[in-house]
Amino acid sequence: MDIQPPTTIRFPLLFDDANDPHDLDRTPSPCDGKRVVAVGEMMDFFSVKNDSDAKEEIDLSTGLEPVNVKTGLNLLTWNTSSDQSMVDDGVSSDVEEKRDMSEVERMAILRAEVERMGSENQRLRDMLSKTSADYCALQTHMVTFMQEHKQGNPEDGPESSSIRRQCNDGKAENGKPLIPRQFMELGLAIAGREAEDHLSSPSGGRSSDQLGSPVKAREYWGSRKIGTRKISRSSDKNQSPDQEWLLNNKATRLRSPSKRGADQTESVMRKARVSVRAQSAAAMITDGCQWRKYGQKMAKGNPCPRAYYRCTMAASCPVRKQVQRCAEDSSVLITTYEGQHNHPLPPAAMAMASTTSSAAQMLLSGSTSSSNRTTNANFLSRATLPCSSSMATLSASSPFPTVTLDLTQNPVNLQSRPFPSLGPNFSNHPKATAAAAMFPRLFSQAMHSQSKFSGLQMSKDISPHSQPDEPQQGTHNDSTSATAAIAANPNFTAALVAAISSIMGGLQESGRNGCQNTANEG
DNA sequence: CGATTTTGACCGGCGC
DNA sequence: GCGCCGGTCAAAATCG
Repeated sequence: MDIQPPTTIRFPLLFDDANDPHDLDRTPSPCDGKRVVAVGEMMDFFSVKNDSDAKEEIDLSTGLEPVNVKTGLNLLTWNTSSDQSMVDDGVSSDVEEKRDMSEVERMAILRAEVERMGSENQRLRDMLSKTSADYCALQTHMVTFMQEHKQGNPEDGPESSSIRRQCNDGKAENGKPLIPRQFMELGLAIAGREAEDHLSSPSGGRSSDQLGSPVKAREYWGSRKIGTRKISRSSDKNQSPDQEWLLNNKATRLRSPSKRGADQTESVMRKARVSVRAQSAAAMITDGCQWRKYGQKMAKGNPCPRAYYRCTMAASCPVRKQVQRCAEDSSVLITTYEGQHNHPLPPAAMAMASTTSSAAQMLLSGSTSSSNRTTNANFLSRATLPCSSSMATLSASSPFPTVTLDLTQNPVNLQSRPFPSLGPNFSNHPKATAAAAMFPRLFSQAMHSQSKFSGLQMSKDISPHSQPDEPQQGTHNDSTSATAAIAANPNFTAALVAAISSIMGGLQESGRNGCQNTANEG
């Protein structure tokens, strides 16, 4: 039996190098001369996957199917050579006898190893039970908290009741232990809804099909140059569809603070920001989207300029981002995203987009309930993520609710490494458990950024629409992008859960149809 | 020559 | 009302 050398899923890490046209440093600034060498490297996260896994891999879109998930233990290979010796053709020699003896010894060693793994398996299974219980407790607490503040928000109904129902049982309806996925779905679901609304609204007159291509986006932005400002500022009449989104954005900004209600959700959603702090020499993290720079300003208190970009993948896409180096440490790049994409995203962009979407929704989940901004602020101010206060925080003090992911506390380890099994520190940390339950994406980011989680298979479905010939964002790598991508991808979290479940072996037989993971819907 | 970036001007919000 | 500041625009400059 030939054992295929494991193939790997490689994550392109893209650093825009000094020649990048987006490079902020082209503008003379006090940051000049502080560039460090950009690191480019393909991260080899999942080296335990082989080709056959294409058929066996966990179907993260339809549920946790812990069938034949590779554990990295290479269990199928240890008896191969002995099998061969047992069916030997009979032509024996001293050398072969010695080899047989050594193989018997190896068998004994491996058996001992299997026994050890079995006990470890049992230990991990117990941990999973405890983790599930903790998760349910936390989620119930969260739902209760949200209900107290929402008071009849229709969004809250079925989802939360389902959560409660599942948690009350300690299991999903099909008997499986509850898998933390509701929060993953939430952001995507809302984001999708908003995208639909946008596309179906008059302001979303251009469909993504019409504007999905970069070429058309460029045409759009080119055409927008004609008189946009005058129209937007002189009169709201005779707006072209192209300009309407801009006006909507302005209207959102100009909306009276007293005007709250049904549209507050959308307003907050649009204003919610996700800020990513990362050590990077690159001028801009490559997140898979296409951006066009539309401005640059010196911000108060920071010698480095702040650059403004807007998404150009669709004409009416309201997403913008600001890129600025940290005032205290110019090696830290701060990228702030705002808005929701209203167009199909390339696989490379899905991760960051879903992160921003989820983060925005996370903010929303604490802000839609009450029309009282004070309540929202209280919620946000208390919402420091359990995983690490320095790594991911919510802020209500800034003009817009902002989630900050700080990757600078534990710099991303760029070393490619083989994938053993789950890292030793995984799952036995109460805070980590709680964090994973509450905020799967952030948790997975924490896992990665702390380099404590080093292995499990990721489904190739991480990029469900990926195309083999799609350029992997050039030759420069970007740890920030990859980290964000991993952190953001619901499949990663689901794969994490699936792998644990699979390794523990406790989920296969208890019904597979119920607790379906829909994390990568949409 | 079209696409993209640069950069000074402009606008609105906000605090005083 | 004034000035500061963040954000945006759009003509000019630059790039490929």
